[in-house]
Amino acid sequence: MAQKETCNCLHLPLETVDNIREIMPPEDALYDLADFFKVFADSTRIKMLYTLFYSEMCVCDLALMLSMSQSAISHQLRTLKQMNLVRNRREGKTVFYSLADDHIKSILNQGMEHIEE
Amino acid sequence: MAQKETCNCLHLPLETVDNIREIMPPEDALYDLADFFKVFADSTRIKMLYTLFYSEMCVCDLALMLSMSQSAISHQLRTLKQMNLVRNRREGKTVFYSLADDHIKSILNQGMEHIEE
DNA sequence: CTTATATATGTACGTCTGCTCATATGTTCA
DNA sequence: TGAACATATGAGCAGACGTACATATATAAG
Repeated sequence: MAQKETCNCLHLPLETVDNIREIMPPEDALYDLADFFKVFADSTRIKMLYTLFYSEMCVCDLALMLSMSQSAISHQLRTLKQMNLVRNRREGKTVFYSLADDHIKSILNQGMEHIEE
Repeated sequence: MAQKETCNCLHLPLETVDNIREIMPPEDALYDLADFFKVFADSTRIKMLYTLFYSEMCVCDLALMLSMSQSAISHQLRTLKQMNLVRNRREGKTVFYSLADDHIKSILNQGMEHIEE
């Protein structure tokens, strides 16, 4: 698609190109990785995760906590669930959501470290 | 905006609400954090970062390496630079880009760990 | 100064995203 | 069964995003 539009400088030795192609994860993994980080790329979802650090919580409590509509929260919880970041359990009419994973906190913390520089 | 639309269940004791509000980072930080993760939320940029793990590289080499147009790569490098993920140095006509930080590798690795489950 | 090369940037456009609004589903209680 | 409540979901829209295309800037060489 682009080869002809690019320059000719090629400072890379050809073996380097091969080396990098070996290090590079497969295409599928790269897409999945991007999708994974997409979940953290929205402040509403980040707030939801921080809130769930404290304890499990039902949909309406999250909505009240973040001053957002029940529908918006529910849609976002769906996203978080599809990425396996939250679990849920039903108790009568109420559905409680909780964090599915401990990676989450450390990933957010590492992000914070980078921000605070 | 939403209070009236939400339910009345409030399983949260009010002191819990206060506790969470204390734990929650300030609004600005949450936005910055989301913006930070947005950088990782695109497979092109992830490929660029993986490539730069190997060594510094000029714009056209990155374009060739990833089979993308010089313009697209240049725009993305701008994004990466604004988020302080890459540095650059000029050498004649050529501009070399390199990773600005070691957090980056560990953040991508942690993301990968979560994916591979 | 002119030309060639490497990079940067402005504009435009199709696509994706997050929210709202309306409505459906699921559960409890009378 | 029907009303009330909690949650889920579909459609639609405004704004953000990634890329292509055209063009500007910067450096080197002649």
